[in-house]
Amino acid sequence: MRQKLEGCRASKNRDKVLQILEHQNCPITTEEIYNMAKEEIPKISLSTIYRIIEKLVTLGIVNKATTLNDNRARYELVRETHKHYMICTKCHKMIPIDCCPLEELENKLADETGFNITGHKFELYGECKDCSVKH
Amino acid sequence: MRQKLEGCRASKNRDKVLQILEHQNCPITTEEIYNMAKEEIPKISLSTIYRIIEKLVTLGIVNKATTLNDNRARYELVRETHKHYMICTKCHKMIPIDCCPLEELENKLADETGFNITGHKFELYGECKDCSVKH
DNA sequence: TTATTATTGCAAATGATTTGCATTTGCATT
DNA sequence: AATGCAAATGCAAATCATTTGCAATAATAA
Repeated sequence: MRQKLEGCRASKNRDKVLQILEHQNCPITTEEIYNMAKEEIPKISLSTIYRIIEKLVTLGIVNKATTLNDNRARYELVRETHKHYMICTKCHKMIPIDCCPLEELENKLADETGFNITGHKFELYGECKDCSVKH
Repeated sequence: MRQKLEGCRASKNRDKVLQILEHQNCPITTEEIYNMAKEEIPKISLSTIYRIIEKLVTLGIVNKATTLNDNRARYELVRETHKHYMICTKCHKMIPIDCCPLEELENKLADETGFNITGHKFELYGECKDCSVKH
């Protein structure tokens, strides 16, 4: 991650965003990042968050996870082992699951179609335990 | 599909939207639907498309596929056998693939986690043949 | 120290989607 | 066929996430 930042200047804001992302186990919105960052850097601006995130995505450090049906993007650090999630359609909670049955399939499909596969998305939707209980 | 529409009134606009969707093999945007519909119903309004789509999604007739990173939703008819797609990150072309390795996995995960799974998303990203050729 | 340019904050712009409201229209009941 | 009611519609305006212009600030190289 560090090495990818070469060419960039030091930035307290960017460090803070990275630190926040490191502590998440699920993707979060720019607004969530903004609110957390503001606690320590009160004058930080939302557009700065967007710009930092954009750069981190470009550098391959952060992953954009546009999936919930609430029209807002969510972001997470790219890690060695990527994760998939179960997403509650009621409360939008994202619950990491630790399997990815797709590696071998990717190769098979790439061979068959000539499509140069660089990534994939796999998500499950439904109701989490909490929301099922609540009726 | 028909049966799900009971309680709704007849609507030329809705019929047209359904007819358009029936002829697609990939999800399309509201704007695309709008442009196609306008050819035969010139005074139809974009917000009507949105409202029709919203209703069809609520009725379970249409599926919202928010996935491309271009910040616009895409819609497709819910069919007996759902599809998955390979999506070109360059030209945004969506190429249907005909396998879905997830059914058994869904059951396994549902058992293990108590999550009531109602759906899933599986998409592959990369470069399609055309875009690979173009350099 | 100075020049260069990335980074930032703020306000305004953008663009997809949603909503308010008055009008039209489908359909059930006279 | 006439009437009433609510769904469906068109249009314009509002909303909301995201992007952008611009001037000010700050990191780094010379």
